[in-house]
Amino acid sequence: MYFKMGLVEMPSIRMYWEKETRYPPVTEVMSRNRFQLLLSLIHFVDNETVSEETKKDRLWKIRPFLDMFRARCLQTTPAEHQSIDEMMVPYKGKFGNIRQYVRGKPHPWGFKVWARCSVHGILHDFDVYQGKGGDKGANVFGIGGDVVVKLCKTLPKDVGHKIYADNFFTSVELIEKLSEDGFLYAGTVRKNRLAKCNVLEENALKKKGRGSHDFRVESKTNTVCVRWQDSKAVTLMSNYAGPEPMDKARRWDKSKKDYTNVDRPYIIREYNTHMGGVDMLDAHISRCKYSIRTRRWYLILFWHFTSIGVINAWLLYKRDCSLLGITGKSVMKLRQFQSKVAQALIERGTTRKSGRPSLGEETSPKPPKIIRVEPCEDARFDQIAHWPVKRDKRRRCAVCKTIKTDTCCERCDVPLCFNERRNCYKLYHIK
DNA sequence: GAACCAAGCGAGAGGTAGGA
DNA sequence: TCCTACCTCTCGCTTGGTTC
Repeated sequence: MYFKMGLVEMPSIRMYWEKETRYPPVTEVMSRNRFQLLLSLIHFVDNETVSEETKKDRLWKIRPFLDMFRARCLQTTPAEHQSIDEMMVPYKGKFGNIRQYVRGKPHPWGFKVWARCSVHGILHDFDVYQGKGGDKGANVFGIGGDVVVKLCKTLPKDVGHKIYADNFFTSVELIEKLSEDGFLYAGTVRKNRLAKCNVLEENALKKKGRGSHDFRVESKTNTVCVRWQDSKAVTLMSNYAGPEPMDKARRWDKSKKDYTNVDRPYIIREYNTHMGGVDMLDAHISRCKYSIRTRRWYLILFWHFTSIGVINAWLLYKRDCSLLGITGKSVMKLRQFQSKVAQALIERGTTRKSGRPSLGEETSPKPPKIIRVEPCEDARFDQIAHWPVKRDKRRRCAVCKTIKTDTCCERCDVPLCFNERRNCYKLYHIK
C-alpha cells in the first residue's frame, strides 16, 4: 500500500479514503482504520526486553531492520565504479543529535546517511550517521575518511574497484590507506588537505585561462594531484588517474555566448562520469517515495530504506534486462515496476472486504421487502365478519406454526388451521 | 399432515467512514 | 483519538416450496 501511495501522492494519508479524493488501489486493500492500526503497531524491537547495552546504540529501535537491509544490499554484486557520498533523509522532528543540518541540501534537516553506490544508483552499503561520538570507530582519517574506509571494508580487495568521493572525504592519508588495500581512488580535495603538495595556486591558474591545469605526483605512493581551471579552480587527487589523456569538455562561454570546447584532464572526466551514483539514487527516491508524517523517527528511516529497496530491485532488473538484450519499451519504468511490486505484495494477503462501503461505491439494489401487515388487535378480537376462505396456496398456520393450511381468515388475511384435533382459527380470534 | 430443504428474516457482533 | 451512524456478516429462527 505504501508503494501504491508513492505512485499518487496526497497531502495526508486519510485523503486516500475520502470520497472526493478516493484512490481505489489503496482503499480496496484495507480500511483506513486498519491501515492506521497496523502503522501504529510497527516496531522492530521489543521495547520491554531490550537491554541497556543495546540502548547505547542510538539507532537501537530500528537496528534489526537496518542490519537486515544492509545485509541484502551487500549481496548485490558491486560494479567496478563506486561513489561514496552523503544522503539526507528529511526529518524535522526532535531526536537527540542524530538529526543533522546540512546547508545547501534540498532537505537541510534530517538523518545523514553515508552511502556507497554504483554509477546507476544501486545502493551497495550504507551507514546512518549517529552524530558526534555516535560512531565507536577510531577517528584516524577524519569523519569523512573513516566513512570511506568503513564502507570499503565490505568491498573485495585487490580486484581493482574504483572509489569516488568529494572533498569532504578526500585526504592524502586516506588515499595511502586505500592504496594499501588495493583500491583505486579519485576525488576532489580541499586546499588545506594537500599536505606538502605545491600545485600551482588558483590565482596563477586563473591567469592561464579556462582549461589550463597543473599537477604533481608523489612517487612513493603514486598519488597524483591535479588542479584544473574550469569556471572555478577544482583540485582532485587520485592513485590511478592523472591529467593524461586529455580530452575536450563542452562548456558555455559567457563572453562569446556560445558553447566552447575546453581541455579536460582524464581525472576530471573519470570523476564526473562516475561520481553521481548517490545523487542518482536521491533522484530516484524523490520520484517514488511517499512521506507519511509521523513523530516516530525510526519509521522515517524505515520508509526511506523501503523505497530504496524498490529502487535497488528496479536497477538490478534493468541491469539484467540489459544483459539479456531487452531494450526499449519492454523494460519497465520505475513507476511501472513499483506498481507491479505493490500489486504482487497486496495480492499475497487479499481477503474478503467487510464493513460499510464508502459512499462512492456502487452497491446492487436490494429486492423490495415483502411486508405482511398484522391486523390490529381491535379488529382481530371484535368477532365481526372473520369468515374462513380457501386460498390457492397453503401457508403455515399463524398459531401452531407447524401445520400448513389453505384456510385463511378473510378479514385478517392470516392462515389458520382447523380440524378434528385442533382449532387454531378459534384460538387466534379470542384473547 | 408430516418431513425435509432452502431461502428469508432479524438481532447482535464487528467493522468502516466521516466528523468532532 | 473518540464517537456515531451505518454497513456486512453470522447464526438461529421463521417461512415457503416440495414431496410423500
